[in-house]
Amino acid sequence: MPAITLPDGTVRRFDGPVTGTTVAAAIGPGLAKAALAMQVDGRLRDLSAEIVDDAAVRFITRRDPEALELIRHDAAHVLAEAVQALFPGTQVTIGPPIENGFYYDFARNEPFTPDDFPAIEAKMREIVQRDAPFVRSTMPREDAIAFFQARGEKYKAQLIQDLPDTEEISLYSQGDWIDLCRGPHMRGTGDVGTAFKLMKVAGAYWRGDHRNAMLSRIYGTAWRDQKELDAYLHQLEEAERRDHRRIGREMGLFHLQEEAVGSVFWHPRGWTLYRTVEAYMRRRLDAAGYQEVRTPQLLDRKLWEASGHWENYRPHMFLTHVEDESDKDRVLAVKPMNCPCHVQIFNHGLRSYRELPMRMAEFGACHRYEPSGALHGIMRVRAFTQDDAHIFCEEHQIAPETARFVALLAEVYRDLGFADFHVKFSDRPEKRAGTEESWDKAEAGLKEACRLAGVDYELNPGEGAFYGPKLEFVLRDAIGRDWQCGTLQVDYVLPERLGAEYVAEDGTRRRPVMLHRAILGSFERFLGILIEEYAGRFPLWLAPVQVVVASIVDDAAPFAEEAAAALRAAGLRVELDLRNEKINRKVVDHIESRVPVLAVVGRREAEARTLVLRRLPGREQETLPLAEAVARLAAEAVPPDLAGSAPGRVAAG
RNA sequence: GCCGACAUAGCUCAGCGGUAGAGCAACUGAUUCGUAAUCAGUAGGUCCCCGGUUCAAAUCCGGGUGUCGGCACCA
Repeated sequence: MPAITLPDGTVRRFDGPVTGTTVAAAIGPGLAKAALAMQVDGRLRDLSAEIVDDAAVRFITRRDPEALELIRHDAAHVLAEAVQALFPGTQVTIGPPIENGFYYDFARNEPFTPDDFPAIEAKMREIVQRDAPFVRSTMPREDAIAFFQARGEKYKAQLIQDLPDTEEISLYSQGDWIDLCRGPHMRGTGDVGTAFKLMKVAGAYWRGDHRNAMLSRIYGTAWRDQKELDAYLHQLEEAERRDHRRIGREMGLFHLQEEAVGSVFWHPRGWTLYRTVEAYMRRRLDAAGYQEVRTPQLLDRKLWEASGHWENYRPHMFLTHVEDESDKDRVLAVKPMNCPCHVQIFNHGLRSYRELPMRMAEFGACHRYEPSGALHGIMRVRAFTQDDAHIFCEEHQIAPETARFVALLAEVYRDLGFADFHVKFSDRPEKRAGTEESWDKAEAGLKEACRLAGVDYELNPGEGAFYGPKLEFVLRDAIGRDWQCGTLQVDYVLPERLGAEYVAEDGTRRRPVMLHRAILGSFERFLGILIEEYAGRFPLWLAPVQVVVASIVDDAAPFAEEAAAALRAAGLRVELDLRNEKINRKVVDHIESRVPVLAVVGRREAEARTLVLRRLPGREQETLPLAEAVARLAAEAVPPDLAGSAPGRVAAG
C-alpha cells in the first residue's frame, strides 16, 4: 500500500506496487504524456520501475535539468545501435552523457571519420522515429558474461566481470538492440528527439589507460529542442572567435613557428600586455612581503640528481652539452622548475627562524619537454615563465601562509577579471619522493590550512607533485577547457634532499617546510586565458594600445599629433591614425583591432582644442577639452592596485 | 606519445593530374570625405619538406615536420 508523496506535498495512496507510469497517469493526462523518468526518494529511476514502499516521487519532464542528461544518455544508446547496424563487427564499450552532449567508444579496426556522420545520423533519426521502448531486464552475472561473450562483445563482458559482486547486472533493450547499462532511461528512443548532432571523432584509450587498445570515440551533442541545439552551436562559434590563437594573430600579439615548437615569439603589442601584467604582479608580490630573485637557466645534473628531478622528471628535461673536449662529459639541464635554485639561495649562509617565513619570488623561465600532443597555442608550451615563489617556513606557519596566499590570489584574479575559479586538492601520486609520514603530515597540514582559509575544494586523488600535495586553482578558457593556473604545494621532500636548514629558537638545526606557489601559473598560459576572457577587448589599463588618435582631414593632423603627444606624456599607450581614409573606415579598423578608446580630431576639434572620445566598440561619444580628456583617460588607465593612490602618471610597464 | 583530420599569397579560402585563383590586407594614384569598409590601379606564391608514380603532380602514393580535435600526459 505505497503512499506516494509528490513535491507539492500531496499524498497519493495505491493498493499495491505501482509503476511510475501508473502514478503519472493517475495524476493527470498532461503529466502522463510529459513524464520521461522519475525521482524516487531522490534517486533517478525508469518510469516503468515499480514503487513498492512509501516514497517521495518527483516526475522528470523535458524541462527539468535532469532531462538533458537522460536525453544525452539515451542518445548515446541510439548512436551505438546505429553504428552497429551500419558497421557490423563493431564492438560497443561505454557511452556516457557529458557536459553538452555524449560520446560512445567503439572497438573497430578501422576508425570512424566525420564522413561517416551523415549515414550514422540518418540511422539515428530512423531509430528515434521508430520509438522503441527502453525495456530493462536483469541477468545473473555469469549469464550476462556468457551472453556478451557469445555476441563477440568482449569489452562488455569485461565490464561485467569487473563490476562489484553487489552490483545487479541490468540490461536495456530498445527493439532488437540490447546493451549492458545501469540506467535509468526515458520511455523510448523517441524521447531523444531530433535536436542532436554528431560533432567529432577521436581516439581514446580503453579505460583511459595508454597501455590499452585505442578505441574510436564519436562525440555528439544533444538538446531538448532545435532551438537549444542552435544556441549551443552558435555559442561554439562565438567561442571560436575568442580563441587566443586567433586573437593573438589578429591583434598582432605573438606568433609560434616550427623552429621553436612550444615557444612564443612575443610581438611588441603582446609584450606590452605581458609587461603590464608582470609589472602588476611585481607590485603585488613586493607589497605582500616577497623578495624577488633571479637564478640560472642551466644547471649541472648533480643538482637535479640531488633534488630528485633526475630520477623523477628527466624525460621532461632538456639536456645540453658542449663540444669542448675538456667539458664534453658534463651534462647541464635547462631548468624545468625554479625550486632547487631557490633552495640554493636559502642555503647560502646560516638561516635563522627569525627570517621565516621567507618568501622568495622569481619570474622564472622554465623549459619542459611536453608531449607533442599536449601543445596548445600559448596555453601549453615548452618554454614558459612562472610567477613562481617558494615560501620557506616552519610547520606552524603553513596554515597562515596558505591563508595569506589564497587571499592574495583571489585579489589578483579579481583585479584581472576572474571572479570565478575553482580549487582542486591533489594528493599523493604513485610516483613520489619522501616517506609516508611526511606525506601524511603534508596532506593533513594543507587540508587544515584550507579549512582555516575557508577554501572549498574538490578532491583530485593521486595528482599531486612528486614531492608534495597541491592545491590547483583552475580557470576555464573560451572553449570550455579547464586550465590550472595558480597552485600551492606543500613540500617536506626538497628541503630534506637539498639539505635546507635553519637555526630554531631553541638553538637546534631544523628543516624548513617549502611552499611552492604560483598565482598566474605561467605568463603564457595566463595571458592566453586573459585574452579569451576579454575576447581581446581589455580594460584600459591592460590594453596594449589604449588610445588611437584619428584625424578626419589632413588639416587636423598637427593637432592630432599634439593630442597624441599629450596623452603619451600622461603615460598612455597611444597610436596615431593620420591615414588618408574616411573616419568611418578608421572606426571599423580600430574596432576590429580592439582598441578601447578612439579620440577623433576634425577641423572643429583642432580649432577648439578638444577631443571627441568614443569607447569602442560602442557608439557613444563625448567632446572634451584636450587637458580634461588626457586627465580622464590617464586616471582610468591606472592599474587597480594603484587606484586610490596618486592618479595621473602610470608606470610604463 | 597514441587515433584522426589538415597544411595553397600576410589573413580567410577556392582549385584536386595539363604548368596557380578570389576577397581582405599591402603598395601606388585620385579623393580631404564628421563616426561601422571611397574609388582605380599595381605587386605578391620552392602550392610545408623529402622521395616515388606519371609525358605531365598543388592535385595520386610513401616518409617526415608542424598545426588542429580528442585520448594519454600536465612534476
